[in-house]
Amino acid sequence: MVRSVKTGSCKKLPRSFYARPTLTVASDLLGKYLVYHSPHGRLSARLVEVEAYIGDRDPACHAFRGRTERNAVMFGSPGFSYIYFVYGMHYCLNFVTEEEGIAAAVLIRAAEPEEGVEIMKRLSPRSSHGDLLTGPGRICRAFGLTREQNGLDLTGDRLYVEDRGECEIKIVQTTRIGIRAGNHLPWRFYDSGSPAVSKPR
DNA sequence: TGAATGATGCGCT
DNA sequence: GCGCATCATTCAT
Repeated sequence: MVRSVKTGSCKKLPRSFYARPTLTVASDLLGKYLVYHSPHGRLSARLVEVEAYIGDRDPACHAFRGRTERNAVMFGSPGFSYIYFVYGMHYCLNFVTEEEGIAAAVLIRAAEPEEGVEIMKRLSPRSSHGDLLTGPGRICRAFGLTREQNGLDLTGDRLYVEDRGECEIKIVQTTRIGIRAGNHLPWRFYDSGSPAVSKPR
């Protein structure tokens, strides 16, 4: 009998993964690996902190007040990237969830660098080694993600999430960070074993 | 056409 | 811990 090896279980998450309730997708993303084939080389990181934003129920969601040119991607098919610009200097990476027509997404807040660490350091020279991917803005900078990568298909070959098999993590659910409206909703999930999660503001 | 605002990070104190 | 940098997007004149 042949046993498959752990490393053989690297598989790209299919669109059906994203086409589920946003809170489920958010918590399931923890411990998975974000992979980006950047122009500089292959980058990857283990996801340890995410937040859910759900259009019709959530005043903090960009799509709460209806569809605009900027947030259009969130209303489309699940399994696409939604990247937007904030505060005049930062980009944030989201994954679109739920079926087409329902505006919702998961914000990627923190991760632990895996492959391509030297490239990440080069792209964000001001970050110390341990803080390369701690914060939504830092992730985009270290990965070289800008609005040009908005609307990428996460089932394509450039940007996607990998399941690398079993891993034991302790998931904690709390309220979200850095927003005013809807800040009582416990829609933030993180891996309590990771030093990379955001500290209380 | 203009002004307010924000899902942040950084440097300075 | 506080305040600023900095600009796309949005909504109101």
